[in-house]
Order: sequence, then C-alpha cells, then structure tokens
Amino acid sequence: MGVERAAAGTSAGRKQQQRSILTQQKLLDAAIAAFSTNGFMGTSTRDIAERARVHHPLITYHFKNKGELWRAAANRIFREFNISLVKAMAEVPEIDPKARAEAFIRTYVKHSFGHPALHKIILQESSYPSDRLDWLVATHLKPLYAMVSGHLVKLQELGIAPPGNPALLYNMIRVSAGGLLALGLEVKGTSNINFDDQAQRDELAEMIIRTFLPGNLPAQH
Amino acid sequence: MGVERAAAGTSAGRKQQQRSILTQQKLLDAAIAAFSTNGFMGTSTRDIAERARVHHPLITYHFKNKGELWRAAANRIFREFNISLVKAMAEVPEIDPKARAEAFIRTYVKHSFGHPALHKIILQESSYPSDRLDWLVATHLKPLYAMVSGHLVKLQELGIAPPGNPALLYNMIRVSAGGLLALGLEVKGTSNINFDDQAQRDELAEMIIRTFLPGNLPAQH
DNA sequence: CGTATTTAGTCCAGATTGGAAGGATTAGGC
DNA sequence: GCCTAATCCTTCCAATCTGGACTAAATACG
Repeated sequence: MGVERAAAGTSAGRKQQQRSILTQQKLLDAAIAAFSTNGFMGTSTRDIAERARVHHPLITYHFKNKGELWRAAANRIFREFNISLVKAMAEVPEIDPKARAEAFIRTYVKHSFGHPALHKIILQESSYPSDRLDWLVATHLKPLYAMVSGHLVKLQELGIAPPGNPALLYNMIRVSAGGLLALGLEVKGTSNINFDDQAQRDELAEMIIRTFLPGNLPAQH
Repeated sequence: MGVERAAAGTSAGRKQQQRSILTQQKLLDAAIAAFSTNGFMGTSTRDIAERARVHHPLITYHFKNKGELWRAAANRIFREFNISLVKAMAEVPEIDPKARAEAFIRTYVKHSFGHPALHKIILQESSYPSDRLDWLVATHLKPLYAMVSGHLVKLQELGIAPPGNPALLYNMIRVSAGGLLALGLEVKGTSNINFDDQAQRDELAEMIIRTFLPGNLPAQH
C-alpha cells in the first residue's frame, strides 16, 4: 500500500532511495494542497511541481500521470483520517454509544481542521460527474458510511439522535463539520467566526454534539 | 440594477432591443451553470458562450469582460433568492417566530434545489481568497446574515433553537441545506438518497427543522 | 566502484485563453 | 419605408499553458 512508484516494474532490483520517497512526499503534499483548492481540472502538474519545489517531469516518473497522482493523494488523505479515527475510538469504552458518537464527532471536527483537504477534495469532485468521484465513493466514502450507519441507527433508537432518515442525518453532521470548514474564508468574512482560533473549533464540535445528539442515555438498571 | 449593458455609455440613444436582453439572459443562464460547476477560473468565456449558443465575443459586448459577467450572474442568483424569500415570509404571521423560522428553512431548502448555483458559487469562491469572494461577502452574504441574525438569537432565547454561538448555528443550518445539495452527486453514490425525488427534499427540510428548532413556543397567557 | 535509481534539462505539438477589430445584419424611431 | 444606432457574426491574434516524452547528468546504494 501507500505510495507506489509507477515506473517500470523493477521489483527485483535495488530498494527505493531515501530522496525518492522524500520527493514523493513533497509531491503528495503539494498535490493535496493544489487539488483541494483548485480541483483536478483546475490544477496543472506544473503548479503541483512548483509547490513541491520539484521539477515537473518527476511527476511522470513517480506517479505515471496526473490521474494517478490524484488518486495517491486521495488515498493518503483518507488513510490518515482512518488512522485518526481508529486511534480515537480505541480510547472510548465500547459499551457507551453516546460517548463513542461524541468522540467520533470530536475527532472528525479536529481532524478536519488539521487536514482540510479531506472535505475540500470531496466538494471539488462532487461538482460534476467523473470517474474520480465514482472511485472516491466506492473506495472511501461508501465504506465509511457503511461503518457508521449501524451505530447511527442505534443512537436514533435510543432516542439520543433525532429520528428520520439516517443517511440524511449522517450527511448533515458531516457537512456541519466539513462544509463549514470548506466555507472557512466566507464564514470569516460574513460573521465573527474565525476557525484559526482553537476555542472556536472546540465550540463547533460541542455545538454539533449538542444539536445532533440532544438525547441522553436511558437510565440503566 | 439588474443586467446592465457595459458597452459604451450611450444613455441618450435608443432603448435596448428585445434580442439584446434575450442574449443577455441566455449568457447569464449559461454563466451561472458554468461558474457553479467549474468555478471562475475553471470556466472559459468560450464555454459559456457555447452553452448559451452565442458567439463568444458577445460576452465582451454585453458584459465588458469575464469578471463583470460573473458579477452579473451572482447578482441574479441572489436577487432571485431574495424574491423567493420575501414572498414566502409575507405569508407567515409576524408574531409567530417559530413558524417564521420554519418557513424560512423550507423556502431556503426549496429554493436551493431549484437554484443549486446559490450554494455552488459560494463554495467555489470560498476555496481560495479573491476579490470576488470579498465582493460576494460584502454585497450579499453579510447583509443576509445581518437580516437573520437577530431572529436567530431570539429563537435561542425562547428555547426553540439550541444555545451557542448564533453565527455557528446559522452556518450549520445553511450548510445542512446547501452543502448537502452541493454534495448531491456524492450523497447519491454513498447512500440511498436521491435529491431528484421531491419527497426526499421535503424530508430534508423537515429534518433540518426538527434538528435545529427542536423546542416549542412557550405557552402564551 | 559500478550500476540502477533518481533527477535535471529540453522540447514538443496542440489546445486554450481573453480579448480586439471590422464588416454584416437587424430592429427601432421617424 | 427609410435611416441609423444597436446588435451580432467572423476572423484573428499573441500569449500562455497543457500533459507528457526524451536524453543526459547526477546521485546513492550494494
């Protein structure tokens, strides 16, 4: 997994050099930044190379072409997100569904701010049909929803989350965190909110929890 | 107001011809469609002209340049939205704040689906700083928020809307409607939701109301 | 030290860009 | 029904950018 060199299949030869994986990292960082602000079509390989301070034909060398680079970038974004998620969820007791949901939301919000590309890429690709969107949905988005869906329904049954179509609810929560982030610049201009401020980020997380998980766990006995 | 011909200032001459305003309309429609899916930079004037089935130099003639065309498009989007809003609010009794808020949300959702560009344009422009974003915020977004803000605080005081920073709440509501719409293609792929279905749109509106306006009006006496 | 891997440097053929210029056409006012 | 301003069509351009191919130099690994 991870970053794979796309050059000729020389699996028997020497091992990958250090500087190679370094430039790959630089290219991925740059690609994520560029793609998430300008979209796939709006980004040129030259722009990416420039951001990475690397000569642009190296993209071809390391990633075969622009499309593969995009996919590698998306993979990294979601891999990192999944790691965050797994780590956070491991710290919460299995038996308390509300606490788990809260931890999920806090992690989601926190990670989103640290890695805005997570949402921006999705938004960019959602604006028109493409193979990339199909791939994104099939590879990353659908599995994520599948993982969360069951828990969400359970929260609704317990009266913790508001009733209604769970898919709608899931997406409302998602955009409340990620969509707001994507609108960061606009929100900053329109109201007095500035998500550079850690306190305001925390406030958003708590607000989402308060709004979407208003109920309490029924008393045990 | 409205569409203004940007050609040489011949205010004393004849009046605007019918076919002129027709092509302007066609260009505006096409511009809105193009800009909202591909963003300002990702859209070429030729693309717009092609969609409008009009020769591309006519853009220069009617709107001076690409930037002015974008502004005219944005103006039309928001003008139409405001008209929808005013019309809907006129039908709700002034004294019932919850009913007014519900009507606002229903109108917002309904209009968003009929005119997806309203949100897509904002999202497109929010992804990086630009004069266009500044203009959008100052001209349309900030006034809208200023109009709503007071009412929202009142709803919170009445216990109808959840407590917390009203600006955050406002934006959460906004993206729950518009952001979901912008993600339409993705949501369709990920879950079983299809916003082409009127019933699912209504369900979204009701869900937003249920979630963001959970409280009831205190009994009068 | 040799060799496979990685990088630098060049080049390309084509497409696209926003916009200018000038002649043809149409419609509105008289 | 004409005359003229308003509108439209056609053509052109110069600049820039596109993704990617190709070769030679440089570098690090074994």
